[in-house]
Amino acid sequence: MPEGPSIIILKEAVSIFKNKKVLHANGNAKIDFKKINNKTINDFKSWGKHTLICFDGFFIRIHLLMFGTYRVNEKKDAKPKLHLAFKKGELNFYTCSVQLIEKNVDEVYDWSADIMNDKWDEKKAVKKLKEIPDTLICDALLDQDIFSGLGNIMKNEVLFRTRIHPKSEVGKLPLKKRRELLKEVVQYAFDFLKWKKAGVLKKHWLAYSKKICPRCNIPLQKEYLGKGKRSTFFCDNCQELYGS
DNA sequence: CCGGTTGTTCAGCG
DNA sequence: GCGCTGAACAACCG
Repeated sequence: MPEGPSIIILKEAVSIFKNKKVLHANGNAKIDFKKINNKTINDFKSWGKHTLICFDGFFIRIHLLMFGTYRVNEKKDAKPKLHLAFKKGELNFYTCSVQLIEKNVDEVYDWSADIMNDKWDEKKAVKKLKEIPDTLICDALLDQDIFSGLGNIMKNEVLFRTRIHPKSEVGKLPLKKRRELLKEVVQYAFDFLKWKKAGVLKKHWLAYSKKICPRCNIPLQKEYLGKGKRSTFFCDNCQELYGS
């Protein structure tokens, strides 16, 4: 379900409840639901993979993690983590992390780190990358403080498209290549969004979950790389290794 | 039916 | 107290 683009789709789907009052809130989440009852939703925002339901003086943070789902004006069989009832309609979130944070979102989030936000700042990302020259690029891309919203699918696709080997070291990328990668991160995020909306995301995958390199027709490698040992698909022939 | 996973947090250890 | 590692959690797909 959830890389940044999927959360943009979520945000758009739930926006029908913007400026609507929550008549009743409940669920399995360990939060004080009374704080939400009879409060009006000012806005829905997102920061990377975080969905933010904004009220006066506080907000709800929802993270779908790996298996989270949601329903608008529908229920699933399972009891929701968070259920919001409105005068007309309802919103349900399942198998997700739910937190109530008594701050304004602007106090908490650096919007310039979100690859899909209007405030995304490539220069700040470059600065952060310069601080971690020894990190593998496959790990750096998944760092949510640098590339908020970027997930494992996007990691694989962006590296394949820019022909950068996942085991390359951040500090060894030539400037031109680093710039190309940063552009592709944003480009691919919006391609992902467009394709996901059209229901054609998977057929655009070039490397992720693939067995054969679409460029050279030789078998792709699959290894569990990086700190999180995340599945990584790459072509030893056409993705260049920078560094050792 | 089993294996795999679009993610994160936290306990435990050195 | 730090950083690192692996476990734990979860539901659905093929």
